[in-house]
Amino acid sequence: MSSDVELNTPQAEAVAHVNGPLLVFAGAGSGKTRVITYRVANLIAREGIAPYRILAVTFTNKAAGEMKHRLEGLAGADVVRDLWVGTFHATCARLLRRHGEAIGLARNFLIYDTQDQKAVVTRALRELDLDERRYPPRSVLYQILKEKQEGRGPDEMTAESYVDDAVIKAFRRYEAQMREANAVDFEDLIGHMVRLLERETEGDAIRRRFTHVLVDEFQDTNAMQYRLVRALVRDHQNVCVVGDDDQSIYRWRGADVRNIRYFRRDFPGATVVKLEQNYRSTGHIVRGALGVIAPSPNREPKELWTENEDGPPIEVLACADERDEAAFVTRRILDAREAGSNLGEVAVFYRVHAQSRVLEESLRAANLAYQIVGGTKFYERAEVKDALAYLRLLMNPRSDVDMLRIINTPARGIGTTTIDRLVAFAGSRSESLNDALESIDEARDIAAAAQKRLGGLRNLLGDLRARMETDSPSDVLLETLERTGYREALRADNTAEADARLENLAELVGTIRDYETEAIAAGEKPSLEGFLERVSLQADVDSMRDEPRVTLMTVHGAKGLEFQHVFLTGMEEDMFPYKSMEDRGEEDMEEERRLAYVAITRARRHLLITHTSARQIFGKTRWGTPSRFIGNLPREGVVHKQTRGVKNTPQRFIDRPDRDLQPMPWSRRTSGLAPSAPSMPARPAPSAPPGQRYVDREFFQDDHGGGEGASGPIRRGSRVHHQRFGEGEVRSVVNAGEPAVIAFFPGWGEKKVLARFLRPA
DNA sequence: GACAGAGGGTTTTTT
DNA sequence: ACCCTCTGTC
Repeated sequence: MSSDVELNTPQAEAVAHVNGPLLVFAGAGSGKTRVITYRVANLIAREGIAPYRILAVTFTNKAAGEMKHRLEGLAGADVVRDLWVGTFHATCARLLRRHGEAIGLARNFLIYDTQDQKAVVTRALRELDLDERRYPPRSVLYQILKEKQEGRGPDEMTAESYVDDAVIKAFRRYEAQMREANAVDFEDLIGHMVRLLERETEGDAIRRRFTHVLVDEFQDTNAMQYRLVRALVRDHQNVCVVGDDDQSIYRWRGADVRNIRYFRRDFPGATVVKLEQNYRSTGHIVRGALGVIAPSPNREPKELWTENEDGPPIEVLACADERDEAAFVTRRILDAREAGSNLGEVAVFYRVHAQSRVLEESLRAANLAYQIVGGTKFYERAEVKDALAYLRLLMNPRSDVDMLRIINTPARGIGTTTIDRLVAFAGSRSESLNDALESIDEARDIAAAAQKRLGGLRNLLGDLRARMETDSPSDVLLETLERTGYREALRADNTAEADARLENLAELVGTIRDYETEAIAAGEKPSLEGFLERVSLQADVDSMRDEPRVTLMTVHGAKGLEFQHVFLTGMEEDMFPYKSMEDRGEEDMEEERRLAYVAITRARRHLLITHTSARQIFGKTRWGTPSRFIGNLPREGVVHKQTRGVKNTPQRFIDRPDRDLQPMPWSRRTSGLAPSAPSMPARPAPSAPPGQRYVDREFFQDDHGGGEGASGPIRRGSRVHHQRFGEGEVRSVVNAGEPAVIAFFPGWGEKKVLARFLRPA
């Protein structure tokens, strides 16, 4: 990064821009955060814009926190306090608490997380008597959320949406139950906000409040978020969006990269700035990344460059299997530590979590401190959810999901029969479970003993609710844990797991205390509402690390981070790009490519990419060939090697290793100018037709496995044999620049394959 | 109501 | 291979 006061020309242009739409393409490592913070500081200091009139929106709390932190250094803490910096969801929640009543949203609404949402769907499906096997709650919820992300309700389905009436019914019930519970999901936060903005009075009030709006990671916005931004800046168009279409990796959760690509169309006259100078990585890494992203179609034209030195070459390492891979990654980390590297500067990436275990075992065996990013989040743990369910129920008695969660937790003799009857009783009176509890003596279907136990719960909740008026939030939680017997039940359990749960609860109490301290410092009265809001919109608590550790994470988790040493593992076809059960389209493939680009651009200086010949995953062996993305790396600045464990290279090529590593035969003689593996096709020209890439892929896989040219005539109906797919039948003969066929292979389906990789069966 | 065993499903993650 | 969920038994 250049020194702290200097900005390069495009950076300076983005910073100095004040009014009208501004689109900033921020390449990886191009000093984006710096530009954003300088720009906000400039608006305040030079242009005299009041901080409370500036809204900066991010996607994660972490990004919002970082932005605030950086701004504090630039503009001072009192300025930052007045700025609106937050995630889409947090910002909407904040505004909806103030103005939501206009659209029928009570002030104390709860935000249901994915688990809660699933519980609502499950209940809806049961009430509709729908088979959970045919309609898995998970999948129904997914379909519902997809619709909501596009801004559609159950009565606004499009023709292309599902034909399934049952899902629509479930959707309708889901929405009704959310409304009855005074709860919203994450999509509602955005959707309600858009609806509010569409109302004259309230909408104008909010619009007038913010004169300058900034959106970070704009390529991650979904349809509704984009609509929200447009509605918000409708009158003044003072909107600055920052992002990188090459780093769009969240299509599968609704993000639409076209939002950034078409911004210019929707905001005519927008100023466009491209930040292309990379300050993070070595020349070899920047050019390696460029090689991988270049074949991506429809990119906004731009080219990352750097003045940094070339640095060491990128290494591509062929390994025998995942254990071999883990062993070499571990060895290299030990070497790096030996050479003085800080373990906090080392990261190991993989495509899917399932790859982490072997790496973890290897690191543990070598006594290397590591941390795994991902996995079960603090706020998703059962005991934390239970405790929070009590608190949420105290605050919003109508929240049935929370009532059902704690009604018999800890066990208090309220079994499924009683619960079913209570639910039916509440349903017959069209009221919430809590209301039903209030008049439980009138429930004729419920046995006297059960009524008594339910009455006990009602009284308990009443007592705790009264506490809420007088006690601090943390005291309410402690009181709840004691009075409900939750803590006692765990103490009695006396297992290591119960101990861990108790610790988590203690941690939760600590989190509330932190919140209380912060609230008081900010001049606010700590409240249960305030705390619960924070929790709902935060996925995890930041864990402070005392000791530097190696970081293990998925490539998705790595976005936005950078490391001196990056190990990118599992770069095989079907692992990365990942091959899922369902067939994936060209767009999914392009997202995989962008994901690979993201991975590479995380590295500052050292990048080691590994692939294996065989890998155990999900209980099966996958035979791997190097990822097509490896084939897209430039020849220069990349060296290919293999471990001694790799068997498929003839022995004569294996030279004396410097210890464990072999240079690949084709890169032995030369260093920098070594051609990449002969199995790797030259990078396809960006203009290559889509079909060409597909053929490349086949070429790639087969040649590596030592495929043979075909002999004899191949025509429709011919039986052919393919190295990878086995025996199949030719369905049609096509031209892909050279003879190719579409053939059906049992277990693989129809594949397009070059004829020279087939032999007659 | 606790627990064992079967069964199903497995990319990626935030809010 | 592994993990979560559901179901049936005691």
